[in-house]
Amino acid sequence: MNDRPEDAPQRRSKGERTRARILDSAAELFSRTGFNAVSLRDIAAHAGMTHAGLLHHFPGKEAMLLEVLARRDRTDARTVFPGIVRPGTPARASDRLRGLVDLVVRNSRTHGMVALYTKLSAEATDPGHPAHHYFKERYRVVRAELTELVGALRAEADPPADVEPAVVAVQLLALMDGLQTQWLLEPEAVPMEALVRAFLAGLGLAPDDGAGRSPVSA
Amino acid sequence: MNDRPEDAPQRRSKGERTRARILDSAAELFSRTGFNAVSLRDIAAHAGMTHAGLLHHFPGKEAMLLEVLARRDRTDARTVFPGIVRPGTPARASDRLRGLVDLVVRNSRTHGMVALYTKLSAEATDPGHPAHHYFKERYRVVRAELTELVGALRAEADPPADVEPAVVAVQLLALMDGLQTQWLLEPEAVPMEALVRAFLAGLGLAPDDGAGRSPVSA
DNA sequence: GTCTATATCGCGATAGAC
DNA sequence: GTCTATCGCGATATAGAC
Repeated sequence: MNDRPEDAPQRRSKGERTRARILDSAAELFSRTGFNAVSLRDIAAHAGMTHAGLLHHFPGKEAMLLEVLARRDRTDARTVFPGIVRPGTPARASDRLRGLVDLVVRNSRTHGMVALYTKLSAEATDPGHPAHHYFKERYRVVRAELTELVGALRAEADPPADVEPAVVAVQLLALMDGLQTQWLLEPEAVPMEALVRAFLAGLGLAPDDGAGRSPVSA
Repeated sequence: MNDRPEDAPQRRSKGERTRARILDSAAELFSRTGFNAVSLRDIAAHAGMTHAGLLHHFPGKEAMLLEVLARRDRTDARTVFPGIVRPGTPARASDRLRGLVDLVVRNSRTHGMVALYTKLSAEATDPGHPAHHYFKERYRVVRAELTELVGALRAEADPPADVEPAVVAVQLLALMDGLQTQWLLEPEAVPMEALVRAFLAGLGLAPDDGAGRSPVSA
């Protein structure tokens, strides 16, 4: 999934480095075919071990999935929703909106991460899926954060935008998810960044940077 | 998946009835956990047979999946995209838009059908998935049909709507898909019909019926 | 900390009786 | 048209050597 390992492995014990390597492999393979279709042997082979070696570091397959998800969110949420990671951190609404668009751009370059979340969020709608509660809570939090963001944007906008924050939040989140499915099937047909920008612009909420020069570094 | 069997089983040979019963069971189970996680033995037990009995009617698991999908589309596409089923059939754009909203309403009542497509479309983004080409083509066709529909609506609208049909088509399809994922996780938080109507209204493309009395019979 | 070896299970698919 | 029986495979998981 990741184009590069998640956490720098230098200053860690051997066990921690091995754990990280295993999670990298699991994330990579889950992103290809989802959770159910990946075996411990697949992950072990990708990480250069046997499946028995894996189970020395993790109690089972489910535990690995949940760690993969938690690690990814820890890394990714910082940009758009600093409130999740460091509550109380101030950030201008327009900056956060630009961060959101940057996230879309970054997603367009990391097929694996998009595939991971698309497949797992769909699988996890099943109440019996190990990640069901994780995704339910994740969507709740993201909707709340987006609602707050849209509310702040509405106040900053000139002219003031006539939008209902909670409605736009659900729609925007749904739009981004749905675009990802189509983009995975046929990337050329779905320019995600432009389509998200067009949606925001239609509401009078366009980010205040140039459409072409959005920095991906964020 | 279906709250009721797909085709009325009365006037059919025993073989055809058995086939239909098997497909009902397969659809039901695929809608719960996707394709990969369901076994032939699961389907057989649900249909009241052994897995060997299944394989008298279908050459394999893949063939069953593709038949489930094709049967569902055959039934469902008629309402919104008569062009798919009977090319050349004329239908006013506003009627087709109402048909689309009715489809959203009907989906809100059939959890299983929504779960089936949400899980399978996500799984099928994997190029190696048996339904990959099916979904790729399906999205192409639906995007084209929606583009045509939005174009026709733009012409009929009063005042004329300022929208780009191809852009709105991708966005609308993505919105509906994304809403379904959130709705499956937490139905109360996602009133799909209202959110789709709000999106259309924002573009000046609202369907011309009352918001509350949309008939589901379509 | 990672290995080999093994136990136990369920899979998709086939062959052949009835 | 459906069954039982069986094949070959790969799954998760455990035990114990090194």
